[in-house]
Amino acid sequence: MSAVAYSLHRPELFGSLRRGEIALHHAMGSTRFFARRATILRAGEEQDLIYRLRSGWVCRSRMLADGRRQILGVSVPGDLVGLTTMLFARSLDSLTCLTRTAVNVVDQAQLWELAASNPDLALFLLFQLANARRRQDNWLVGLGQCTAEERLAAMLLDARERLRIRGLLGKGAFRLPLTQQDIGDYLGMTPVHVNRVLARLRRSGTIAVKRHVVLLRDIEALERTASPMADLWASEGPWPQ
Amino acid sequence: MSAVAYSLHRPELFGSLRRGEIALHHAMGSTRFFARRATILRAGEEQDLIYRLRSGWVCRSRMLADGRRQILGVSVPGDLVGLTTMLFARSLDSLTCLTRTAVNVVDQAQLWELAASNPDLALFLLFQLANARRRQDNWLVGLGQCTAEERLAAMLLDARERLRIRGLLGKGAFRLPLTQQDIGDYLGMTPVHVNRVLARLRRSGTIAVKRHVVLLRDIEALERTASPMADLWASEGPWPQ
DNA sequence: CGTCGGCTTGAGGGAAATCAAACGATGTGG
DNA sequence: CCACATCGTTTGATTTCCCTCAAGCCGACG
Repeated sequence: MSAVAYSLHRPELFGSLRRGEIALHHAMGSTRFFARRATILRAGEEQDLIYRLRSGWVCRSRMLADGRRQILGVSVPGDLVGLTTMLFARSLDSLTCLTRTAVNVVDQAQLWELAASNPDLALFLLFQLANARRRQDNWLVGLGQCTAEERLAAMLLDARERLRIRGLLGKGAFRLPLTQQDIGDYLGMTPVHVNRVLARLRRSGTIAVKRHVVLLRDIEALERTASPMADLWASEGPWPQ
Repeated sequence: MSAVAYSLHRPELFGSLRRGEIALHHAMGSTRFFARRATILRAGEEQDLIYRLRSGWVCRSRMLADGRRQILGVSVPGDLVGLTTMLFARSLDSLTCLTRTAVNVVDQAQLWELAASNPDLALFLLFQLANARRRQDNWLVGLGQCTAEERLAAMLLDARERLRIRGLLGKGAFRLPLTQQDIGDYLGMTPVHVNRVLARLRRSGTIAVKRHVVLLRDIEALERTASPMADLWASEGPWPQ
């Protein structure tokens, strides 16, 4: 798995990417805190800030006039959030905190300036966007072609893998701070149906869930179920771990 | 509508973007031709080329092991294709021609070189990626939350708008070179159901379709139907027209 | 102790899938 | 020029996955 993901990338860019990541790390400014369910950025609002998630989970979502909501992405600590505000002054999406959250902030104008003089940083930003796009492709496949069960299995494996990459995966269970409503809005199904699929997985002994803490008991079975979306949870970093 | 899309962007970048686009235009090299249904790039293959579509339509798709296929995007003349091969040596998607096609080619290494010394070009590439991402967000909303009818209406309006921006929209009808199978793979439904929804729209006098030529008779009605995905077909260019 | 947010479970309905067959164009070769 | 195969569309009958509506439950918290 890791080997496949590895060979996806252009090894000649590794060094540059790593330097770019470090440069960004140094550019990050003051820290801000948000409560659970707080909105970092409302859809349609102007915004000049780019965030880096230090702790907590955030989701990017879009609300329809009739109340339907689609969660477009979920971010875990270490992720860059709101990068597109460098190019679009207004966002069409909202950023909402799924948990209490701490973020580092940097102004987009300042980031432009840095990136202009630091090709490594520019490359890193480009890479972030390309990576986000690849992730979205995978979700498009899921939403367009996969059953509720396949999507749910894929989401669980994806969450696990992303936490693992960030070194946030304890041994065994991990915390997944999404309500079943959130999961539904993420995977394009009703919360009721999320519950039923979860119940099925629980009864079959594949997973155990309790108070937002998830234990994947039978990862093989999950991978078999989610196999149509296998690209999703393949390692996403440019470098092997 | 145009006003909304306009205010989305950062006006201070317009000049730079336009210069970047021109630079890219000049960088494009030789022309290649492909037949209908030809594969420009197979999933998993290594690739060092970036394409600019001169004429014809191309789609980017992903095939699942069991035969299901999701079309991730459709490109019309003028669009840049395969940009992510700059960052990922291998593509997970295939590029297939929906019609006879002519493309301009440029090597990714060469493009890197140019972009390194030309910030306008680099910005333009970044912008392309960000824009693609925004488009995908819209489709995610569609696939996750919208009914077959809403998605189909949105697709028709989107196709029209994109052709219009490129100056390829005659008055009245336009050619949409997707089979109902393709449309189904794009919108996440079966070709049979595509046919039924099309038939419904035809009977209600909203559209007329014949041999891949589409006439939108009642655009207002379509816009009402597709309103949950309204952001999609809003003008996507960085500059007003 | 009551209330509130989130989870669970049941009954019934509806949108879209599946299966199946016929039809219409287009092209091809005898 | 007609048989014939191919590709795409159209339509019908049936099934299934998921949604809707509704009610009860559980734990947290003031």
